Amino acid sequence: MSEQLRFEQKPRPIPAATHRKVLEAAAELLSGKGYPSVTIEAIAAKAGVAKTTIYRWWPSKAAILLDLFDTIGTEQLTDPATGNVAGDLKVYLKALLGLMSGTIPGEAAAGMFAEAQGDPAMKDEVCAHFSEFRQIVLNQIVDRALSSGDLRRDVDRRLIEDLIIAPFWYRLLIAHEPMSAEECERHIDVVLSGLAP
Amino acid sequence: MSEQLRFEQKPRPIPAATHRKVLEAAAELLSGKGYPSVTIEAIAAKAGVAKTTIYRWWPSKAAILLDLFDTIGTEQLTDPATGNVAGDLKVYLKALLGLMSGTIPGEAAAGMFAEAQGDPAMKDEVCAHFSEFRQIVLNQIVDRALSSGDLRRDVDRRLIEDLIIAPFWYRLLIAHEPMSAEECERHIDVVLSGLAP
Amino acid sequence: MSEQLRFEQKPRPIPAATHRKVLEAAAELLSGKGYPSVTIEAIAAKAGVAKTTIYRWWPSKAAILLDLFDTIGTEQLTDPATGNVAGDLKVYLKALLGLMSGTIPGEAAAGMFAEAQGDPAMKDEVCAHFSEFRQIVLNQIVDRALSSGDLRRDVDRRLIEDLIIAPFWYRLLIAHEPMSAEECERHIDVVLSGLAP
Amino acid sequence: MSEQLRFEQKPRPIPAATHRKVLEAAAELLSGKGYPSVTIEAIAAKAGVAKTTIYRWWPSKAAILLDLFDTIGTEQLTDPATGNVAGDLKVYLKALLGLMSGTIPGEAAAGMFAEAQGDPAMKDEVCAHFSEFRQIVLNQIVDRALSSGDLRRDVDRRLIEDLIIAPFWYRLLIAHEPMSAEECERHIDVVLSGLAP
DNA sequence: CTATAACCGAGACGGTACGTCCGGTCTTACG
DNA sequence: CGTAAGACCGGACGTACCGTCTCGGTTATAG
Repeated sequence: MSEQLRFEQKPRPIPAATHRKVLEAAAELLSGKGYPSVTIEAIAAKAGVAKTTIYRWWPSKAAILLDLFDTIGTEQLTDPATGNVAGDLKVYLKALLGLMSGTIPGEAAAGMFAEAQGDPAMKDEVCAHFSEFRQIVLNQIVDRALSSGDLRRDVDRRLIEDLIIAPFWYRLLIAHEPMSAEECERHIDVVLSGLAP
Repeated sequence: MSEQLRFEQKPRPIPAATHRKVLEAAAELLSGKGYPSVTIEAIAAKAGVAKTTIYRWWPSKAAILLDLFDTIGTEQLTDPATGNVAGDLKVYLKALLGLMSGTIPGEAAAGMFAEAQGDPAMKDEVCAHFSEFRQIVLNQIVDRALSSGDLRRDVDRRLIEDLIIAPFWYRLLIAHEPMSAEECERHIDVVLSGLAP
Repeated sequence: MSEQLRFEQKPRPIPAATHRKVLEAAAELLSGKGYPSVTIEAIAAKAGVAKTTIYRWWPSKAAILLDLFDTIGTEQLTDPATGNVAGDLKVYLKALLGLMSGTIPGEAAAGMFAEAQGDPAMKDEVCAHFSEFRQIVLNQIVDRALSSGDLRRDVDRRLIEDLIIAPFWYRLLIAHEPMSAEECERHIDVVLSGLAP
Repeated sequence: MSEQLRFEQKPRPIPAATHRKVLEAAAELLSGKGYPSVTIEAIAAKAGVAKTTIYRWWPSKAAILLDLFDTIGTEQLTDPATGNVAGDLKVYLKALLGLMSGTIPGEAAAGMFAEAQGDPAMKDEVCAHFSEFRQIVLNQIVDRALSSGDLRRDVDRRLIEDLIIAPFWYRLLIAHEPMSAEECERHIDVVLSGLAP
């Protein structure tokens, strides 16, 4: 009875061809006619794949976008590790900006976000991914800064990270006036000047 | 008697009864079965109003929520004017928190936000309303702080306001882990400590 | 000058201007975009008249068409009275053909007819008008033919008239392949050859 | 008669269950609350079928009625082939009368007819079906009569058939005073007396 | 020479049905 | 078998007209 559990640890090997076709179709639709045109039906049609197949591997439309998002995002965000907190954060933020400025991930992010409303399960999953996005690299940078003494240690870590990253997402997703590269830099400068020990 | 010059076309106001019935229905649905249950059909049914009537006065579902949002919001957010920047901001932020914690405006905000994606016109309108929300009171507080010398004047005003307000919305709408009242206070403290002259 | 409006026993004198504007609008719509575009709303808009006004004077859309139909029709169908049955009938039928070939009355007739289905009251009214159309002149011709001995008297009068007129309407309204003028003539010839004493 | 070419023809046949449910629902509505109550929505509801399903298989409401009409009609109108023209025609006409006197096909015919106005495509289709109705059996009878010498050969075939069938439809659909069985017989007698060689 | 009533335009209203779109499930047939 | 193709139910969409119903504003008699 327990031997089954061993094999269920990795229950989902999405066939590579299907995976690729679906994500490509979603990407094309996103960059083509924008988020509202991204429907499961359209994706299935464009990918030359049956709706059934999509539902088999992805629980919802947002899951596809999430997948797409990850695929694109993870390979472009790395820890600069320049040895300088301000520099690291600026590089990181501008990389994120560059990433999100492209139609595909920008649309995908906004769409995912919208989709997540009203569906608690989806909400959690989306949040987790977003957090990961924020954390993987940001955490490392903040970690270094804290241990090297470049950041105040009397401030909650979460609060620090929010101060750094929140304005970015706020401007991008809520105010719909994304920060410019210059604003990113100034933003980091101001935040760090306030968080210096 | 001179002819009436009808060059000025002032659009008719929404009849009070209709306006009230529709917003009430929307509010009930929001607080009842949540955002996904808020459809124009459901609103029309619950309000005892024809769908056509709704479409006559509101261009979209989001417009209704926007309307609801304004109606509820504007009467609850006032300038504390305690004479103390930190105090003012804390009161303001906690008032906003209190307002957004209620199911109705919270759901409405998230829903509006989601709805705004993909429709540029709606996006602009939603942004404008959100900005107003942020600005009307926040601006006054920041104004006073700047003129009284409680805030650095070498930092872009927009950046200041974003630092104050972005984490709030980010936590509420994107991270879906709204700030607590304590976090609001600490947040203001940290931001102000960094923005003090 | 005062006795002009003395007789108010008939409560409905449709104001001439309104009457004209409405019928003209209906006619324009009929000949323009065809029967389906003839809606009360469209008529009202085109006539520059309030819907209320139309409903005040006409009980239904079909009533308007009926009115239009009468206005056009009655002035164009007269008894030829050439002294020859066949000639009379041919002239009559071809006059009717000419009348119905114009887009306006043709569309109106078909529309009226369609409209009459399902509404018994309307059905009766439409039938009455159609019958009148058929009878006023046709009756006179058949009367003369019967009394002059040009038609068999052992056949039911209704049957005779149906044989003459039914194929015309059938071809026009049901088969939608209206008789040509030549077919009208041949038709009369054949019918009369069978109905000669 | 018409053979289904399953190997060459792409369009799938309507699934039998769907077909049956929809036609039955339409028939019930027709015989129940009359033609005006026959809406696509009502049919869908009564049949327990989605509107989309109906639109998938039938282009319009009239198409459904046409279908219903055919289904009912074709199985009840057969060539009597008594060897006698007059007899054949009388049987045929009275069968048609019987068929059309039932609420369902009567209402359906009138409704279809009304519906066909204004939509040229539908008009053609309706006409084709009506013609078929008229022709399949009527043609055979007239054929026999012509070859056996029971009918004049100097008269256009179309004219002959119109003389036979037009009064029937005219009385039924236009005058709304359907022929009685006796009138059918007398009508045939008169027509044949005029068309005898 | 008003007043009063009929009539008008404008158009909002509750409704019904339309035809379309998409979501998510279930079925069929092929490879 | 898995998978493509796609039919299916359901629900919401936004639109078109329906026929009813206030609204003011204008004539145009009737007092």
